[in-house]
Amino acid sequence: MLSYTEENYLKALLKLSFQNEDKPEAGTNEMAAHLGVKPATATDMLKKLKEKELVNYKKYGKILLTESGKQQALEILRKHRLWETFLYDKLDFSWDEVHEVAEQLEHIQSAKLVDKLEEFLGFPEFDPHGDPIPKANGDLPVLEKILLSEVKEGEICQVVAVKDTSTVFLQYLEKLQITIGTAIKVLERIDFDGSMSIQISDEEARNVSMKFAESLFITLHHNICQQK
Amino acid sequence: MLSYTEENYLKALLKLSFQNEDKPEAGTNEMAAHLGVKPATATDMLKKLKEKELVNYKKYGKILLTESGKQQALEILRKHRLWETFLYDKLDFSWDEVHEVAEQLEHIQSAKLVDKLEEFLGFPEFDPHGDPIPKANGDLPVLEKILLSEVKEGEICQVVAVKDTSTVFLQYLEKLQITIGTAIKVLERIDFDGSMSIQISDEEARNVSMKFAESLFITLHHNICQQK
DNA sequence: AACATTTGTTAGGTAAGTCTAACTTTTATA
DNA sequence: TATAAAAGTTAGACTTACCTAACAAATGTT
Ligand SMILES: [Mn+2]
Ligand SMILES: [Mn+2]
Ligand SMILES: [Mn+2]
Ligand SMILES: [Mn+2]
Repeated sequence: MLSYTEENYLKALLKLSFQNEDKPEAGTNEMAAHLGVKPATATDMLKKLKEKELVNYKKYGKILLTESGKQQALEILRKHRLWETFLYDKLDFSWDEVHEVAEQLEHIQSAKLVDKLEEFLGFPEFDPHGDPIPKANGDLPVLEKILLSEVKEGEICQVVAVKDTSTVFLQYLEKLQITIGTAIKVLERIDFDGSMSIQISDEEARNVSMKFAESLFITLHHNICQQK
Repeated sequence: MLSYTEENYLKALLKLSFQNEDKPEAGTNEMAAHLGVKPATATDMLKKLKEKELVNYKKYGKILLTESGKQQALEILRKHRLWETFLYDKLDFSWDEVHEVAEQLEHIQSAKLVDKLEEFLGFPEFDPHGDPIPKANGDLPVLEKILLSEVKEGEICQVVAVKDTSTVFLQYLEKLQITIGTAIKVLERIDFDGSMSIQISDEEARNVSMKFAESLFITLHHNICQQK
């Protein structure tokens, strides 16, 4: 049985491995930063996780999840995203409130609870942020998504996920009335600074920065599973 | 903010204070036994809780919750019983499975979560064991209940709660098909050993021991809030 | 190749929560 | 009331997860 803290390290490593798409590995400092601890602390924990054969790691080398570590990390991510869906769908939490509470709920130990919760929610495939919810066997539903910044002029797309999950960004989205499923039409791309003029739903045109366009995942196919 | 462990000590003290009805106080050994730790450990924690003014305690003396400690303990009990109700009502957990998971869920920190959960469950007053769920302000719903052993011959009563919450007892109840709300008629009381002959719902007569009759709370009025 | 910067490790220390073993105080009983 | 038993405390030690400060290895830059 893993401790609360060990679980957080595994989940951090899984998330970093998603980010560094090419090579699913991470460094000590990167891990530490992600978890809000000092590098020395991460080194200690990594040695412990290596002992338990949850990560592959040697001194001064890169860190990689073992198969066992990956499965456990996926299970935690599964719980996190199911709980986020519960809070959003059933308890009327808003988009930017669910994460903090799910960070706690993801550590509840009960296989039955997770499976019953999934059933109660109707076997959702994506969480309120549009991220895929791992299945009980570890499979990840996939959704073809690209960044808003990659969309050509004149095309219409639909928001499926956020790349940046910071509260400031989520609140900015709320202000813009952008949520999972919102339709966006790219009116004009400004080469000068990477910004673009977009139309949100049926509202008036609006300019967004390159940073913004690179923080939002969309799909060109209108086939996503609406969250609400 | 209290730690997971501190919360468990406060809740234990509240439970013991319910048990020792006359004087709502407890001893160090009693606390330790209830929490599954050694008395020395309890002494340490009690000193810490005293520092935080959550308990009244002095060396070799009895332990009592302060008003602040009691409020916090009630809040934890509230969460525990709401979660038990959620697991039972919404996720089809059985009577004897809910407690273990609620022990973990009761420590989730989010005022909004508790209140939304209560609303989602329809403001239940009693948990699946028939125990009252503290309101947000700390008030406890009351239900006039007596032990099955106190019921006179010929009277019909209705199960409202269990005094013994051990798994063996709960499973025995399940076998007898006794649940919250089950009607029981006392057919005969045997003075010799305190056992009694009872009729459960509309089934055939059955003998139960004094120990059994003293472990089950019932109400003579048929006005309880059915759990399911 | 030499040096500077970044990255990662080690050593030593702290706080929370637990333990055992030895001790003290209170309570019960002969 | 003297003594035995029960209840409670203290001292010292362990584990987990964290820190700072000093050090070592790897990497990047002239
Ligand atoms: Mn999240
Ligand atoms: Mn999410
Ligand atoms: Mn319970
Ligand atoms: Mn209960």
